[in-house]
Amino acid sequence: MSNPQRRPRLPRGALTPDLIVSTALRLLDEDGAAAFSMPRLGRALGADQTAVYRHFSGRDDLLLAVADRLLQEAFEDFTAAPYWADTLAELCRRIRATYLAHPAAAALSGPRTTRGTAEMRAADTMIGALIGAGFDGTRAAMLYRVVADFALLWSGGEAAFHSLAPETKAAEVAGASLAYRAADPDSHPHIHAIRDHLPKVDPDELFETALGLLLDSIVRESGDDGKRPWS
Amino acid sequence: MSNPQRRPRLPRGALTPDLIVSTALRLLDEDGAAAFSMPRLGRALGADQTAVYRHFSGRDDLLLAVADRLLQEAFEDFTAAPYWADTLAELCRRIRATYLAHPAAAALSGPRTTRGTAEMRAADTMIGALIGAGFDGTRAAMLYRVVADFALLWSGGEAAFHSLAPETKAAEVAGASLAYRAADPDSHPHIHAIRDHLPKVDPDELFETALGLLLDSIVRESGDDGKRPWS
DNA sequence: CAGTGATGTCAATGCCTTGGACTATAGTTT
DNA sequence: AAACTATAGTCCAAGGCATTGACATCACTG
Repeated sequence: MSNPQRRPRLPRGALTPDLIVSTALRLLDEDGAAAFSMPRLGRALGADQTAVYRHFSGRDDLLLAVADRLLQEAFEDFTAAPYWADTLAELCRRIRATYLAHPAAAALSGPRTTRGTAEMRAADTMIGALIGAGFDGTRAAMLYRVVADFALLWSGGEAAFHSLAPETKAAEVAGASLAYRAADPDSHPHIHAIRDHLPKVDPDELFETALGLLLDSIVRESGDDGKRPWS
Repeated sequence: MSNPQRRPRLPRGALTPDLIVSTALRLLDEDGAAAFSMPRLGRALGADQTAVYRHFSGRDDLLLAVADRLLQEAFEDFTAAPYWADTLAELCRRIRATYLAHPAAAALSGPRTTRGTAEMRAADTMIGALIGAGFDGTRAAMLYRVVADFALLWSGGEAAFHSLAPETKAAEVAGASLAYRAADPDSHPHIHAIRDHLPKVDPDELFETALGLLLDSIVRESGDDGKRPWS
């Protein structure tokens, strides 16, 4: 009577950390951050709700592994560009592209980094670019952190925004547009003056602009006057 | 018999949105983001666990109000600096200072903004600075978003990091330092070369450096050659 | 072929968010 | 002043989540 067809036990070794991370990433991509939970993940794997705990010590541990997977994906097949500043820019763009492709996962990983092999390789490439540009150790360390943190935080923030519930996100966008348009010319003259331009700012251009401003200053400081190839 | 001294009912009007937000902020500051919950907030107010729902439609709604409070605090008593670029810089620093003073609250508000009066006033000031510097509407809108988003996302990221559990945070810092120090000179020569400088990057300097690089590019683009006062 | 350790399953705990029903009361109306 | 009403605080309950500890099964080992 009881057992209304219970699922057959999964064979030993059916669950691997790799499979679990992949499934978690798929779940996050498909259903969003809010819908993600350990029980769901277990069920999606065709396993018990608590099976994942045999491979990860907890939710946090798992999400860290997901974050690592994202960085792997971001830096896969990366090769340095001829000019050092382009290398920096490309690495930043890759981080952003990956985070925007997996917004829920990126939002949940937050400001955590893993020092996995992918990240270390990217860091080495960035630092190499900066040292090749002539910066000394102290300054290279600082500028590496500036560029890397910029890319991670900016992309992470965008991802977090995109992983809001669709209604919330829509309300946010519409609300902003409305608030600008309704700005009182007396108390907020400058917002009023550019009220039509504000909602038209494109996220891609915005990122490129910020990145460009940052890198321009760095290029200038390096003493390079143009796009001299970097060997 | 039953009722082991139940709390007397709170007088009508004892709970106001303002008091609730203040208490939430205090709770977040004292106990951290992980310990925050609606029941706890209710109890901290000396009320029922669910009392807050009479004033906010849900947890999210409440956190949005907290975010608004943070921005109010950030921009309180702000007055523009003589030079336009200093105005931009100061506003960014204020956002960061406030977020770092309330990391848990900042981390939970995430990438949400509220278009409250404080935020609108700050936006107007920033945009005014940019227009005063000679940028046209399109460019002023873009640069406003660059600077504002930079400050919010960077500060938010730092805040999120600081609101991690203390052990997690410590492990993160120690792990990074260790990973750099252990970097293999063959596969990661550049990390190895500056391994002693990397852990020494100071967060305050890091922010100031990033902000400076960004603003330098903007000042340069404006055509200003120096700190000409802005009227 | 018994032992053992790893891996999947089950049951249970305590917390959370949220919704609905209930109740006391301040302010309004008569 | 008495009745009314909407609001604000309370109670209760449903359903979900993270995590833990006990149990079962299975591959390998000596």
